[in-house]
Amino acid sequence: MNSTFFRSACAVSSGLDLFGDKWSLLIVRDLLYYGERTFKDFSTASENISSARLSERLKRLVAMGFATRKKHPSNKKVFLYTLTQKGKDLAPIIAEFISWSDKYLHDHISEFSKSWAKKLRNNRAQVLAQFQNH
Amino acid sequence: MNSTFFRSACAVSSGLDLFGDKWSLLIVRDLLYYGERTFKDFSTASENISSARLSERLKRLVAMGFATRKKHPSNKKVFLYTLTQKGKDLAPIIAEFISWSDKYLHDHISEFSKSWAKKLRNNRAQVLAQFQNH
DNA sequence: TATATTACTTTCGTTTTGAAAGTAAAAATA
DNA sequence: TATTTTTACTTTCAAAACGAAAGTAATATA
Repeated sequence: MNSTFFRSACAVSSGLDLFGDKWSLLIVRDLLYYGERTFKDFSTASENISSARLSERLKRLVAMGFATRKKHPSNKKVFLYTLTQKGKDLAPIIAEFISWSDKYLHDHISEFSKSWAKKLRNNRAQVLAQFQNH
Repeated sequence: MNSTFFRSACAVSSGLDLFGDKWSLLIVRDLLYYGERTFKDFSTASENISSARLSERLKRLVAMGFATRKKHPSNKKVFLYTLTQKGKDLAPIIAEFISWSDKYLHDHISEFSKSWAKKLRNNRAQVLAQFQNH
């Protein structure tokens, strides 16, 4: 992660350089919603990420310190991914995506998304605390 | 913008489908910081977007209703881009990018970014209101 | 009138991506 | 115990997206 990695010293562009692609924040989303996920869990999410891309993104997120990979306690072929504090701190970004989409894509998004948007509207601090406590 | 455009009904993934690329939020960023920008203004931002990509992204943002393009009052060859309400409502997302980067990329980001992060820490509501009032 | 500027478009080689198939090891099942 | 299934990947490859550079047309400036 040398300085040539970043396009500029801007906080916004640097964040985008790290996790501003179409998949990284969706992996983070699943980890915020569910706490722990396996490769297969991510694979079966409704966006249909290809296994090549998922494998690459998970490696990247772990390498960058957003997530950790550990062995499943009883099943030797399964790995459990969780967020580090650095990853959990992306929660407010995810939260604002949810709120924006609830306002502008209300006819398109799922009831599941809407229920999170509603919780955020009623008590943002509590939802963010819940994301932290996984 | 039919339903096949979106990967799923998730609020997060749908937001990413609309503006989750490396450039769209940087254009929004400049419009939030400065209110009005020309093609050249965007071109000379420190991230060095290519004119092909900039042209494409501006068209897209206007087509999707995030920004508007209007004639310069006195100079016929210049166009002024501004945010619509839909675009201004991306401000909280930008704000959270700034706050996250201030926490995790503090040694990398500019003083300009840090000053915005500080303002957000001290009075988030006021900064967001300022973004709205351009 | 000549030069420079602005807002693009076009071209093209490189990088990134998605879809599909393949693999190896462990787990579940017969 | 043998066979099948599952999990977590890797590999391949064609298509899409991208960046860099050059080109264009209209307007502004010297």
